[in-house]
Amino acid sequence: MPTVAQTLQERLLNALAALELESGDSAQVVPTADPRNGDYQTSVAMVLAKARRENPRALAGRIAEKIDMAGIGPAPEVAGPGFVNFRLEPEFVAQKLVAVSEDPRLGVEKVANPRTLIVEFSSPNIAKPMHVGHIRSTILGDAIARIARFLGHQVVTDNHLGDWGTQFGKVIYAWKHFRDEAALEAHPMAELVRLYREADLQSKRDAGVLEQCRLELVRLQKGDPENRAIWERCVTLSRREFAAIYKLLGVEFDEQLGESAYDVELPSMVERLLAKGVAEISEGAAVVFDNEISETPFMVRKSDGGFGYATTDVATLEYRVKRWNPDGIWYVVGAPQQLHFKQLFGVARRLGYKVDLEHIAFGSILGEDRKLMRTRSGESVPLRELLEEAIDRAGKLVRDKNPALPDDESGEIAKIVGLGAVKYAELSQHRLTDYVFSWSKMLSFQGNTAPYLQNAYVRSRAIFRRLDSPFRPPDRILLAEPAEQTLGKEILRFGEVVPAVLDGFKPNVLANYLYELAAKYHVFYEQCPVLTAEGETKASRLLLCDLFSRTIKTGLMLLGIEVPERM
RNA sequence: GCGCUCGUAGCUCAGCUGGAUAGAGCAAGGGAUUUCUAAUCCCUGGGUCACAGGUUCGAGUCCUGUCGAGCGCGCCA
Repeated sequence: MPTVAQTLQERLLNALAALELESGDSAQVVPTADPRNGDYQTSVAMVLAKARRENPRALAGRIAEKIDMAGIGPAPEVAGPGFVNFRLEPEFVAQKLVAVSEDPRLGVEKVANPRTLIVEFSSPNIAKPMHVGHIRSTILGDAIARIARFLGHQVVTDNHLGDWGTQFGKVIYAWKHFRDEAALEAHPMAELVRLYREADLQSKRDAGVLEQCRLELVRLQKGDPENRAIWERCVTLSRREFAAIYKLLGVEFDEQLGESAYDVELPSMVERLLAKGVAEISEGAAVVFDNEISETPFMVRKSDGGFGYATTDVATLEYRVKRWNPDGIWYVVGAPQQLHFKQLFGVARRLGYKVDLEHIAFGSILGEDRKLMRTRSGESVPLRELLEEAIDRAGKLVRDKNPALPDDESGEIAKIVGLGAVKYAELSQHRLTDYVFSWSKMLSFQGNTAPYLQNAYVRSRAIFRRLDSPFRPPDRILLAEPAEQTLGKEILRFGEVVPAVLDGFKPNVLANYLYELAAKYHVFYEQCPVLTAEGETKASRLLLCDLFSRTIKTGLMLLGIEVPERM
């Protein structure tokens, strides 16, 4: 089913062809910013007039005259410096809504050419706590993967676990010297974290400890059985902890291949890079130079013979290409690593890989003091505690506002609202801006927040619970009130917005749309009573409510956010 | 020093790849409710889009420079 913008563009292109005007890709039809200028507009006349040295308004007039608006709306108007403005007649909107209502995809078409895409995100480090720093990657990556999949792409999500890094030198050293087996049984993650911190602290004070940590790492990477056994136990314990968090968040992965999965490939891969002349030896290390990117080398083998994550990332890329032959590999990793990814992609190009590589970068989470978010004691905030606090705070709100709800239901709602608030706070913001974490803002029922959107959904569902007989979508509807028409047109935009999210990887485009949609529903809700209406008016309003609830539920689902039926 | 990402209302942020008089929420003030969940809606005030040039019919958006912030720059990830 074509979107409204596509339908209008088709009519526009026909008109341009009839006038023998070459428009290239300038014949874009977009929604207007201001309803006074109609519903959709195109600036194609101004673009063409420039190239042809014609008067833009006159050309716009000739184009507008040629556009066949039969069944859509009145003749387009020429306005301002040469815009062509389109208005949709209520009957067209009504017919389109009935059609969308019969479509389980709500007017979102699948892409014509599905691609195979690897999306790497979350990527926490084993034996280190998952903290707020990981939440953006997890939530953003999950949303992008969901949307890509919904659009028909073949998506493989991969949690690239940091299970082979230098932190293991410290963990193993501490394991051997300060392990408390009882604590490990009772609170495995807390004990692992304590061990890491202990070794980290001591190695900062004592260079000898640091050296011993390094040696433990070398032993592990050379296959020492004792260290290997310790490592395996750490991995098992950490993965169990991560799995609990992912389950709470509703995030699933197709693969969870850690860095260690590529370890055996590293030595030969570096030799190959050297043989091809991509890498060279410098100061005893194997490095790749690309001065067009940076003077900083990309180090694929340290002078002590060890390998860092740069090497692993090249090997991972090769593995993915071999195994899935993907069209794209998307890395959802923080903005500070931009140089690393530029260099990695540069190496991939020099190795001849044609796959579309994208670093989907994002900014940091700040505390209300505008500095990196920390606990009172200056450490990063453990993710689990943060999520539990979100659920806790949401629970208090729900019980406060709706004390009549049974306990188990209000607990379930608290989870949906609390987690939704955290996720939505991330996703409603442009991914590159550092954002300020604020409980009161994300849990507010006013403004661009998850609870506001969830409440709009709940209000729409409440109507159906009060219906005497089951709702049957009508074959035709009538949109008489301005609030009905405004809401209807906004619902129709869903099919335009969802695909646009992948254009620049901006889930906030979808989030902002859903906010506008909810706001328009609220206006409709205030102005147009449903249950007390009669006949065709009632049927039309019920259809709007039904479509609204399905659209906002689907939209939030694409962001990884659930909706409650009551709250 | 070099590089990356930014700088929009008092605060937190949008701004749909260059379009019309730059928009929301919070905060401030005023109004609407015997409710389909007021957990909402409506109205009012609030701006040199950091600054200076340039590109063009048109710049918050693109290019150059300046100032300011955050981050990154060989053996951490």
